[in-house]
Amino acid sequence: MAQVTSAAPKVARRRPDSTSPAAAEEMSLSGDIAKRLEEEILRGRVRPGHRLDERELSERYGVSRTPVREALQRLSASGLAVARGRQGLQVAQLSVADLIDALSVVAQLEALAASQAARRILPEQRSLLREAHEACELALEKGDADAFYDANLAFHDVVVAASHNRVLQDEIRRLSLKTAPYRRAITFQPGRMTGSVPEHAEILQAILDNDGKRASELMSRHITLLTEGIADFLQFVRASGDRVLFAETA
Amino acid sequence: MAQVTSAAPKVARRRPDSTSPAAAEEMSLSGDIAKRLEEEILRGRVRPGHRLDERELSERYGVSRTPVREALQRLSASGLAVARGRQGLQVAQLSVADLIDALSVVAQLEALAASQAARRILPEQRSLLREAHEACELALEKGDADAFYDANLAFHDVVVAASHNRVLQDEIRRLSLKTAPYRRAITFQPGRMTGSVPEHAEILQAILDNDGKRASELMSRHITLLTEGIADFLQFVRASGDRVLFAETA
DNA sequence: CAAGCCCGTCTTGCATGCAAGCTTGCAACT
DNA sequence: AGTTGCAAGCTTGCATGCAAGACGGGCTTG
Repeated sequence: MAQVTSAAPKVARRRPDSTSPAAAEEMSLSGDIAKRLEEEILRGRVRPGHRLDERELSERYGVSRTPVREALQRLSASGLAVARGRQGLQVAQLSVADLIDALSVVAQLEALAASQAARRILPEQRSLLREAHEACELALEKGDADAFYDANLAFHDVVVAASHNRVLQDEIRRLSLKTAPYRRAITFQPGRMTGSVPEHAEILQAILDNDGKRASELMSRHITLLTEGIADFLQFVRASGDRVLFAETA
Repeated sequence: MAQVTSAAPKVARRRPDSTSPAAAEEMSLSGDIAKRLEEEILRGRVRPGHRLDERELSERYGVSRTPVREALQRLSASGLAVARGRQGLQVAQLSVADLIDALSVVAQLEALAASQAARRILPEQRSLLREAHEACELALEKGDADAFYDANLAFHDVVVAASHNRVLQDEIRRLSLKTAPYRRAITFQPGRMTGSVPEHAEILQAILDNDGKRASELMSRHITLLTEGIADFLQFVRASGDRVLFAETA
């Protein structure tokens, strides 16, 4: 009889905890949570195969299960999480074949981005691109793999932004999230950082020269080399599990 | 006071209506509804700008608002629908610039699909591809634009399927849904059907010959021509609204 | 007569309750 | 001892209730 008369909906509206830095710009809890989950995946805090528990997340973020469920639906629609029958969702786990396929798609899309960026880049973005490249160089000199990972992301982000193609931007973002955990592992491979910087330099030059065709080819090759790096990377993980990478739960 | 004692959850679980042909394979209502909505968008039954009302949909499908909401979240995550502040969602409306951008992405992705299909196609898919092409020819002869639209979709679907690249398949599906309403309009333009068939024939041949590079170039050009068709199409809609196509609600 | 304000209504967003299904651990049986 | 049945719990999936914005209409006022 309780909820009919009073229903006592807890309290006005308790913000999750407001101590977190990323808050204060979202208006819907579900969107907020979706963003946070994406961020955690991108940053490698949750790994592929990780089980996403509704109640745990709702408690962690201090909201009810409904917005959490809606956020999970969004991740699922983006392909970032996969439903496992009636038994909840888990962060998408790519097989080796899927990963290679995904990277071929990323290569193709980033090639288009580079091509369009070469034609559409704005003056201020030229500066940003140079700066991002220099940050990569700096991280390489220092041998700081974490910094390089971030600087590398920034470089690619600027290229994509300079394409001024929102649709392309969305697609690349989605795929980048899916492949981020694996790309991260590859970035940390010995030779990759050293190899990337001169490739970036060429791409940078081609874009600054407004040479779309060349930028496209270089970028495609750049990502393809990344793919080849996987072959090397696989030598490491071959021991553990054959079909699936990062099988932490299984 | 009623729901405390009985709570009367309607009935056991009433399937939406079970008369529909596509039912009987989904296990979650939200996923089911998401598929139906996608289908309606693809088929052109709901047009860009259409307001998606939770209650209306829940009544139409005979379920509560929760699964409907979850389905809408998925569409929103896919970019098929956009949230309009606190005022619900509407089917994504592409500006002219966005549409052109989206088609350039589709072109790039379908080119990759054609390339990989040329290398990976299976024997039975060769037959399917031929059949799909013949269906296009038949529809052209009959001058049946609706049939051609479907046959054309089928042809491209087979190419994508033959790429055996699930990631690519997902991405193309998503983008195809977004651009479907506009592609549909273009397909119905006078010359497009006639022009498409010989292009398909060349693509078909290149794939059957396992010539990935040529298939890729042909497919890219094929879609690009579609894009150019937009310029013509725009002559028609220029009168109504400038930035947005199909602005039915505004 | 026009413009602005206020209030009613409608719709979304979130919380919570309830039912069904998967999982798991125990126990009984072969 | 191994296997199979079963039951309890835990988790998801859906329904519903309630509160907070957003829109619209009508009224008032300059």
